[in-house]
Amino acid sequence: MDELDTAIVRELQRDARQTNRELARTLGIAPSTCLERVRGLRNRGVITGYRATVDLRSLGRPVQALLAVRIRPLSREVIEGFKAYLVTMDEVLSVYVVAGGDDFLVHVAVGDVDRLHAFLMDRLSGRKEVVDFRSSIIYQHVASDVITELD
Amino acid sequence: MDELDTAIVRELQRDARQTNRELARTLGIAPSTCLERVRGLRNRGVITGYRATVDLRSLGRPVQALLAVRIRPLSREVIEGFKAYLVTMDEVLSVYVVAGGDDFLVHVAVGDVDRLHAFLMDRLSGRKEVVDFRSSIIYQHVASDVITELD
DNA sequence: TTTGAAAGTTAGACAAT
DNA sequence: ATTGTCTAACTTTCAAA
Repeated sequence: MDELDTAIVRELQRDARQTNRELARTLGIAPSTCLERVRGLRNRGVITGYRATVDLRSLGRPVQALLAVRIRPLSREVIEGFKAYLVTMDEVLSVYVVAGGDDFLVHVAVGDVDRLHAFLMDRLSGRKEVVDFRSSIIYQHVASDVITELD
Repeated sequence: MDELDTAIVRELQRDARQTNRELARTLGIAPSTCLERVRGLRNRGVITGYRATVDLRSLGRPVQALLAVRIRPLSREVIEGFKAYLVTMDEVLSVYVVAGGDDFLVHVAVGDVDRLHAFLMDRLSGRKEVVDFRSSIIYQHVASDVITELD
C-alpha cells in the first residue's frame, strides 16, 4: 500500500466505472501499470468488489429503521444462526454483531411503517432466541463513499 | 422500473464493472438497448453511483464501533451541525440520525482500541451538544450487497 | 423503445527495460 | 515494477424498424 495504491483505492471508491485509461491518466502512470496495480489490489483483497449503489426510495423502500436486538443464549451457534436468518431476508440491509447492552443491530428498509411493524411482529418477535428488541426509525443516513487509511 | 430495470439494478450491484456486453447477454438484449437502460436508471437516480468496496483491515482499520450519541438541544440546526461535523472525520463510516432513545448512531473504524478511545475523548465528548454517548465494539458486520424491491 | 452496423476507444497480454 | 505495442473486445452513436 504505497501512495499509488492509496490513490487507486480512493479513485475507484469515487467512481468504480471509470476506464483504466482515465484512472491511469489521473495518476500519471501508464495504463498497463495501472491495470497491474488494480489487479494486485483486487488479488490482495484490498478491493473486495465493485458495486452499483442504489436509491432506496426508487426501489420503493423509503422507510428505514435500526433494530437493537438482544438474544439468548449468547452462544456462538445461536449468534451465527440468528445472523444467518437475518441476512436471508430482503428487508435487511446490514447486520452488526456488537458488544454491550445489545447483541445485534439490524438495519432494515421497507415500503412503509405497516410493513416495518409486520416485519417486527412476524419475523423477529416470534424467534425463540430473541428476548428483547427496540426499533428506531432512521430519519437520515449518510455513508462516506470514500474510505481511506488514517493518519 | 420494469423487469429489465430490476435485473440491471441487481446485476450492477453484484458487479459494477462487468462490461455492457456481458450485462446485455445476461439479460438477453442488445448492448445498445442495455446501454440505454443503464443510462436511464442513472439519470432517474435509481442507480446513484458505482463504488469499489474495500477491506477495512487492509486499510489498517480493523477496529469498528457503533456510537450511540444523545445531543441537546434537539433543533434542526444542532442536528445538522453535528452531522456535518461527524462526516468530516475520516474515522466515521456512516451516520444514522434516529428516533427513540438515541439521536445519532455513528459507525466508526479505527486502527486500534486506543485510537477509538482517543476519538471518543478528543473528538466526541468535548462537543457542547453531546450530552451522552455509549460505544459498542462491532464484532462482525455483514452488509447485503444486492438490494431489491420487495414483494 | 429496440436494434444492428460502423467508428472510435479500451482492455489485456506480452516482450523489453 | 513499469512501460509501449499489439490484437481482440468493447463502447457508443445513429439510422432504421
